[in-house]
Amino acid sequence: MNRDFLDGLNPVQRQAAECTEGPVMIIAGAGSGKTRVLTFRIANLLSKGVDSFHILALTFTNKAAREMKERISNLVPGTEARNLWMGTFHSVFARILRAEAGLIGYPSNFTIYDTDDSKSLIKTILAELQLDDKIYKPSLVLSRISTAKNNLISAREYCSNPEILEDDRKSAKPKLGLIYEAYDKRLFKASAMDFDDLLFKTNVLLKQYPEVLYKYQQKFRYILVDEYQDTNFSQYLIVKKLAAMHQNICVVGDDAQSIYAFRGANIQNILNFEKDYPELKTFKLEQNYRSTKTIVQAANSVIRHNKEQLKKVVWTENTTGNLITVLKALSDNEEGVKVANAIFDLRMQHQMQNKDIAILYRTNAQSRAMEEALRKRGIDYRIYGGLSFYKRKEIKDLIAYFRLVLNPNDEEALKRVINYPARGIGKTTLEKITVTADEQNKSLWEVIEQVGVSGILGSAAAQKVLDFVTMIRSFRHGLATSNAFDLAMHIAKSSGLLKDLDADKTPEGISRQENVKQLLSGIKEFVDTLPESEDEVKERTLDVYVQDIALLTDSDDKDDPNANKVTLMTIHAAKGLEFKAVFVTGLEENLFPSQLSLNVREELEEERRLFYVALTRAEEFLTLTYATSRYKWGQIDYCEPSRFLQEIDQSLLDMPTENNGGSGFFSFENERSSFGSFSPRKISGEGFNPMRKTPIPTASPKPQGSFKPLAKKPIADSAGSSNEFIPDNPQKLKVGMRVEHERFGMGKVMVIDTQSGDKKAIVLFEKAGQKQLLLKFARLKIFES
DNA sequence: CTGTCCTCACTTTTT
DNA sequence: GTGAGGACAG
Repeated sequence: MNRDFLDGLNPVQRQAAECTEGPVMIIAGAGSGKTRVLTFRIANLLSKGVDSFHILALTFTNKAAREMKERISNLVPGTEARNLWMGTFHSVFARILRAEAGLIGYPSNFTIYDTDDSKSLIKTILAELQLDDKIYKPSLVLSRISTAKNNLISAREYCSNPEILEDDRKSAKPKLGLIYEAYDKRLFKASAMDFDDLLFKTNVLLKQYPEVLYKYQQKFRYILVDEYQDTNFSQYLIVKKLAAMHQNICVVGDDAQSIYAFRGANIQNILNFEKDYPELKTFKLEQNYRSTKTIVQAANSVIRHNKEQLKKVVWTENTTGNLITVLKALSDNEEGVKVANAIFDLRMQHQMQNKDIAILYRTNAQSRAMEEALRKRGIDYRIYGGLSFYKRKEIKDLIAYFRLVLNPNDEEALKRVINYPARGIGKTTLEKITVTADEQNKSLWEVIEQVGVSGILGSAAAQKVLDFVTMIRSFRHGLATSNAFDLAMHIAKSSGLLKDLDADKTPEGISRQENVKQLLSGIKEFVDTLPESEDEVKERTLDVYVQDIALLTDSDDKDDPNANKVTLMTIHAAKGLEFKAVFVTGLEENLFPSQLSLNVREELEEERRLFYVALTRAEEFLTLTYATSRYKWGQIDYCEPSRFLQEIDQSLLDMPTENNGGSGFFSFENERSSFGSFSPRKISGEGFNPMRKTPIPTASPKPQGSFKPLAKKPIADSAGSSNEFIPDNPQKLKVGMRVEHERFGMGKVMVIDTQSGDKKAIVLFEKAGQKQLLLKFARLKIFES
């Protein structure tokens, strides 16, 4: 078959694409054509005659998988690229688990709980165990359980591990193990799995059933993993096991772009790869094809501040391009206005279109001010993330009906709809049902099915419950007789959900109706589309539609790719994407880097990698913005520019010239957090180190006690700021001196503290009162001794 | 049992 | 500023 398409690669890329046998690791710098190599590699396999059923490719999003499939079938027409096993870890292994579910005691139509379902279940359990949800915050409990699962620690192992128990006792949460156990039991009883279970149970399956492992080892003769730096231990082990037979394993990653450690991703997986496969061939893709020299250099100058990284030099032959613009605003709203204006200019002066432009931010909450400014300017935009479509209440309600119909044991779905729309089944009734279920070790559904004979409810309440049971059963009947759309529509109508929404004529109510209509027409579309691949020749029934809906995210919506709109998203969501012009907004201390990351070097380094990812999304124009004040929780919060701004090679920046009040850029003050903020993290966060349990040797660096001093570059005085404001050497500062601070004005040094590495002073200012300052940031000017 | 009003916690990032 | 959940009256 024709393999001329490989000519489109540079020599290293081509080697990486052609070296198809044996273990391969591709370290790919930002913009170095990583996806291209993966695509060509798979296309190459197909053109060599490898059957598409034998290839497994794990991507980070479903969207990435879809796009890659498309490109592959363009490169090698005629081959069944559609039959490739390609998707996220979660969706691929959900599929395998459904096929093998019986072996681990699950029905194949098990429900996948999303984060909301999991939290709600945890709340229920807390109430039953009479534990305080202020101490055992559901989100914290869930993340603890999630960490355990991602490190393959079962509830039983959790409860019998003395170190973990000791950690939990120390952090005054001794019941965590108990909650974990109850949670897992309830999931099982509901025939449900949470996100982490999809990986955990896959591991269980492959471990307990060697013949199943063998089957999939034989099937997947070629395995490829994208974004390998963001895999966790559980994922690592699945891949390792599956690849053990043929050893045709290719992982692609960039340690500099690892941004998911917070959910268990482990850079060690890259480093360990060499140990696992001594035969490994490594390819480094270092030439960047995406961005201008300026942008590449800026990104390099930032990432250099990280201690932990693989050696890699990203370079480019692209033009130098424009300087990176830095915009300062006085408020978050003004930041939005400035960005909107700049977008307007880009379109006017550089013939940019909306779709060439992205606005990136650290937290979803920041989108609000941006949206408002764009709307006022009449600039079309599309927001990704935030409140995902599938997370809206009305959507979840309808889907809960679907879920319950497919899997009546689904406890969260049942609780959600048993009294919505209101049908007189209230708290007390539900309480009785729950208690009975617990006593008899049954699911809620099993209890309500027998409510007529068990006599646990009064006759009026029992009748209402039985009516509900009858209704769900009749829906269930439709599963075999109707297609997905007809049944969905029938459910929406007969349940009374549509009527209930229809009664609400407020603008919000109307928008809810429209969302539900949109969901229904999505199902219609699903019914009308032909099956995409041979092993997908299943019926277009509702169960097929609903099964993996929890795994869908906003960016998986395949809506109007041609729409000419500015993209708004978090930096996390922007991973893997590129735009001609990028705005990175909210570059302020405590926001980016996040306040929560400041105390631990590893976490700060992750923030820095995130910044690196943000910068490298840009092809031609890059603009960095920050505001000096911002609304947080409805209150104004004053902010300092992010340290990341200082870390960029200053000669690459086009600094603000007006409105800048001298070099306010580098003044720094530690108003609210006082000295404590630079001390090492509290014990509670550090103790639980699940990696101890794992067979993988890890260097597991502890959070460091002393903080790495920030790079101190003299200011590139491009802003023409006042010459008088040269920082005095902090060493000269003594108690009693009169000093001037850029923002606080004149003051007197009261105390100097040299104890904790970072030299600090307490200064009593005439106007601003007493402040604690870190001298290396404060730039105090000495007036008289 | 239902609906409304009030309080409070909330912001990292996502499959 | 907002959304979820609790308290209370009908």
